[in-house]
Amino acid sequence: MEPPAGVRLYNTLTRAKEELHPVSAGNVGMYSCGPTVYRYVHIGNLRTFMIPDLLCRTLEYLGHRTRQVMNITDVGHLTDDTFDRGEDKMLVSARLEKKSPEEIAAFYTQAFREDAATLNIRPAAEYPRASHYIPQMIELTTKLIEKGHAYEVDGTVYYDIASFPAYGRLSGNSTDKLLAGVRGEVDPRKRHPGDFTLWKAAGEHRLQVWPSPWGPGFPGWHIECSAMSMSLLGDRFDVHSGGADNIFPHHEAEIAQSEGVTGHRVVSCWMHGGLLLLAGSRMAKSAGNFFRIRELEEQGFDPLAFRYLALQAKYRTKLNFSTDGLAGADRALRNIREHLIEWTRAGDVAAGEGTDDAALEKRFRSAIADDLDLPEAMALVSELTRSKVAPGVKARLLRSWDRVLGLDLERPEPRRALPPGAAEVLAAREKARAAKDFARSDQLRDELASLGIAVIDTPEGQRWRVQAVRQGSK
RNA sequence: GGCGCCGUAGCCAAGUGGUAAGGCAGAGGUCUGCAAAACCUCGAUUCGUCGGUUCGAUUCCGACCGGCGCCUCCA
Repeated sequence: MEPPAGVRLYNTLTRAKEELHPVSAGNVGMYSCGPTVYRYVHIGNLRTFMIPDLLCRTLEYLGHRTRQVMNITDVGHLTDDTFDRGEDKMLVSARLEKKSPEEIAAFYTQAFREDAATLNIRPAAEYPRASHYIPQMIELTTKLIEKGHAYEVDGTVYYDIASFPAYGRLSGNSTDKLLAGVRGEVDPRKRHPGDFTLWKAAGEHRLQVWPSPWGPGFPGWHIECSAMSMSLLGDRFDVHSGGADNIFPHHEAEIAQSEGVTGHRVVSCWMHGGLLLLAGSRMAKSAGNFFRIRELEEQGFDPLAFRYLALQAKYRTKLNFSTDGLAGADRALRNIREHLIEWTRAGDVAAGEGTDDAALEKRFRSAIADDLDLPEAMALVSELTRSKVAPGVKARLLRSWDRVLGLDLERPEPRRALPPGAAEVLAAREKARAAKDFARSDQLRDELASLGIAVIDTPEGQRWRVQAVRQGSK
């Protein structure tokens, strides 16, 4: 094996692409902000979760080993949220019946893992849960107080951002201008309006409360990631990823916490994914303008079409989602699948013509190594398709690339059941065609179309496929 | 108000100081009994607007217009 190839990644902290130099050579440790498991994840969340997946796949393809940790936030959000549309009725009632936060978290964690798997996002090596790291969070908070980065008032501990000069570097904010005008009421106990909570004294209606040196309470919103990332990956690790909305305040706070305790740089590279937009606005749980991957599946889309769609855009830019766009990706994906089947069937791996494949492979590798340039990689897939490379070689190359793309191109197409009566119509049409009764044959084809069955005539006879039932147009 | 991102063909979306990837849609053709699928060919003299730098800018700088995001839980 050749040594691992260099990978360049865009670092939000420096706003530049940097060569990745793992703390432990050839072995990349990465931490990713995962879901808050009190609701379902939507496709915007999933797009962000694709980043560590694609990074792991890329690194492994290029000869590195990886260790991916993704946190599950199961603390702090279960007070009195309003219900989502489309939420499982059982869950609504479960909550109304005061089911435990643990039960809620377990349910949505499972749903998240299933949704991720549907998009062929490989599981992380570990999924630490915030609720299991309370002692570590208390420990970090204690150290921050000792080091003069935090102070306690009435059982609540605040981070003193004035004590950490680099605060604001990640997001470009400066502490003096921060929050100048927008905030409503400022907690009068804070020394600076931008100080954030490390530990919060428990209020009246809290479901989750833990004892602490400062009295009963629960951890602040940012400390969990400092605790879990350093507990599992050490106080120096390579990559931390999340959505662009996490840059401030979440990751800014995390840097202040982790570096405040250790006194040195903890994360080498901060990667942030662009948000998914729906009709020009951010897809968000709170706004209610989101799709679950299950919903798209129910509308008849191949869930991996969303993956295809996401791969066509740079992970860092916002992406305008529409079901029309998804339909295009769905079609393109199906097309590639059929190509692969044909090439495999053709099967000749004859060397002669396939001289371009080495060059294509090289370009593919350099594309993915360049800050995960999947749009370029996808363009190469098209170039490969149109190239003169021998079919067998095309098939081999595409299968190899799919280890990175994760489109599961060899997945057998799910056979949809024929609607009632359709089999008889198909049989009748076959007879009509045998008798060269084309008028009858065409009429039956129309009839099948109205049942949602597309019929294609081939030299080997008619082939049929149950069409996806799409909502809306067509 | 502060900070950050963006404005490229009908839609989605790459990209570069030297003259615009890719996908979907669309048009023509091959194939087909007819279709469909597939395959082949075609599309921005132009990259929000106006200036500036430059031999040359879509790419650099400035202004302006427009959109989005963060500053409150949020991928």
